[in-house]
Amino acid sequence: MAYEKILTALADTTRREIFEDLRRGPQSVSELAKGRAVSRPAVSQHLKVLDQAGLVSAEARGTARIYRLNHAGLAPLRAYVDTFWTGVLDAFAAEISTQMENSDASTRDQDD
Amino acid sequence: MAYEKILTALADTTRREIFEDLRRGPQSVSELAKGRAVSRPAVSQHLKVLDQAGLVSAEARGTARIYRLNHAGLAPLRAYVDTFWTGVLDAFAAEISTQMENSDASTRDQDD
DNA sequence: ACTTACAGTAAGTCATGGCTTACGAAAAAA
DNA sequence: TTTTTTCGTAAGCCATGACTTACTGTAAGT
Repeated sequence: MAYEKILTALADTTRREIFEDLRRGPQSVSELAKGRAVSRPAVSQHLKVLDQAGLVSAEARGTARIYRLNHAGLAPLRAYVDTFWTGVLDAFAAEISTQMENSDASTRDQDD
Repeated sequence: MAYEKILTALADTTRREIFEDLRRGPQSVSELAKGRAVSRPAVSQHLKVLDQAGLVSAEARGTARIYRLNHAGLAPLRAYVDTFWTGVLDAFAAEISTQMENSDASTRDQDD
């Protein structure tokens, strides 16, 4: 399952911050490591995980590697969440049905 | 941020399996630990994490505790993913614009 | 050719967290 | 009241993984 790698990739705070930093546009590894508390190799390792999860992609420019966000990489996670999300609608519909039944049999008190 | 706890909660495989098992309806801790490879206390600890992330809720019935899925607990994660997801639409719109400009200046060949 | 800049990998350290067994609490059953 | 069932928590163990400091490679500048 692809969403598994995405979840573990985004679970780490540092890695998620790097991922979010890429929203400001494509950046090199050094640029991403600039203001951060961790070292540049650590950023490289995080980018590797993000890449293998399909969340970012890299492009070589000279000796530098420009990383960019891959928005579509979130699709599996979104799909996974949605499989549960439909449950919200089902539960809501069931709740409505229950309330309608209760109001229908309005002679009895609720025994909740 | 609420989505952070949700991500770490769902990142673990065992915990995610328990979460998914609850789709079949509310179950007690013992029932959830039944066919699983880990011990019952381990399941309890996982349920605690899921509860603090807002993904499940518990209800006492006798000495047993019945856990149920809280679908709405996924809302923060869904919202978080959507903040990136709009980027997909933006990128798609930008791509369309680029293609329209290219077809507008149809005298030139594409240099991609 | 030599140096500089940039990045990935290797090796090792250390904290986090998932697991176990043991124990304590609370409600139902006897 | 004593026993049984069910569960949460404490304490400790151990694997995973996040981080560091090397180092290796590669492309560009001089």
